[in-house]
Amino acid sequence: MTVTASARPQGGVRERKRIATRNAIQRAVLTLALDRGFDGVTVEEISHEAGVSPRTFFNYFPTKEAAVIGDVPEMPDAEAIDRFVSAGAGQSILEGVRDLLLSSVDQEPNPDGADIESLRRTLLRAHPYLFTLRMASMKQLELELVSVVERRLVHDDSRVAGDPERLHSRARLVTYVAFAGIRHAWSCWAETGGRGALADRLIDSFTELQVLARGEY
Amino acid sequence: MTVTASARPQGGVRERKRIATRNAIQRAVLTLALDRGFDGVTVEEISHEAGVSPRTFFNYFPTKEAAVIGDVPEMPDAEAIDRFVSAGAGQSILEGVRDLLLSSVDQEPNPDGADIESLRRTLLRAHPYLFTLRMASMKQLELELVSVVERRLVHDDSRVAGDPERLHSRARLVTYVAFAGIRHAWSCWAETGGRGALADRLIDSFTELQVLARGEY
DNA sequence: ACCGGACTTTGCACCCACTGCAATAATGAG
DNA sequence: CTCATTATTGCAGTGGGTGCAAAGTCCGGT
Repeated sequence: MTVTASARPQGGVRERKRIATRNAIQRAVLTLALDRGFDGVTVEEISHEAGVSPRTFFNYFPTKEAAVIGDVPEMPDAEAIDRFVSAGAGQSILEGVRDLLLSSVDQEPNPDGADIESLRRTLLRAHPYLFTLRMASMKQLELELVSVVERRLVHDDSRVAGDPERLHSRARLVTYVAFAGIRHAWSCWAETGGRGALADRLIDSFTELQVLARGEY
Repeated sequence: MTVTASARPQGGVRERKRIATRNAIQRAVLTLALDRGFDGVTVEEISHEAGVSPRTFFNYFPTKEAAVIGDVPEMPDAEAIDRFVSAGAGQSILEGVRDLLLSSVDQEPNPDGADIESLRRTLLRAHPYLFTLRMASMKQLELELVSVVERRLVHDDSRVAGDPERLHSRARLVTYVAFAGIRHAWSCWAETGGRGALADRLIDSFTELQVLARGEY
């Protein structure tokens, strides 16, 4: 392997190499896709550019798409979830979801990965299809969020538990609207070239959501 | 070809055969995917089941996915769009979008296709991934809707045209929320086994959206 | 410094999705 | 019935993706 890992990441050689390779592959696929288009690039070219064999590419990413999509936010820890569930009806539920998602978005430090984030932002902005793919790959998070929102709704007003179908329906609607907020935040963030943090955009989008909800436009 | 077309559809033999084949392929892919899973079925099997060659399969659908996803709603005609754009600020914008989308959803008659619709509903309900794929394939409609919503916002209050970036941001948010409504409507519709029309679910979901917006839960 | 077990990389053979092309068959208009 | 149009198919080829086993790398213990 010809990967010059700046030795920042802690851990053994293995760990460091693994991260470096992962970054190299993402850098390669994003760079190549940016000037030839996603379909104009083969895994063979990507692997070559990243300095690994095609077979190794698939040890790191299950599909070519996965490499451009990158890591997707995960559900925050149980503590943050409990805080959300038991915040009480005083807090608007969308506000609660927003704060919950903020902890999801903040993770993923990845030193040496700033350029990757930027490349990805540019690419996904230019190709709506890839952007929707990324959103689609958050389906897991979405499903988990639905059940957390259900818990919250029951906590706020235990009567709703009496009608599970309606409860589920509401939880899903809240979740879908929240995801509309995420999509919006990401779009804005990409459009302004990554000015400020994604977290700030998320706050803006949810605020705007409240404005829309109040029917002010 | 061994397709027994009940001769309902008008038009020449060609047209009828084409529709029959298209239906046969969809029926085949949906049926097979329902008991072996989407990945457990090959195009060869699907084509055989539908009574066509594998090559012909790809004359009807660009990908295996496209066959399960089926036709996706399109933007309604210019007349309906104009009605939406110039409805005036008296009508809430989400209500307007809802009505606009109702005309999109109502099309697609496809006689002989009732069973296909039902199979598809069952399959997509069981496989969230396929459902998100279907939503993702509506990206085109979504993009068009954004620009229509922009026109509406300008029509309602021409001052917003002075800040194009903000205008675009708002239009996108409205559109994303509307799509949250569509997703919700579709989920509910699939979950109740297709009871009632999808259009009715859409109305329900948008009503619920207003309730959520008013912060009533 | 060396050894042996654990993990990684790679090549190879293979399956399947998908495409362009050219031959053949079905349709429809006059 | 004829011929232009359009649909179907086979074939050969590209590229994504996987299982397996061989070879290479890392790391902890001695």
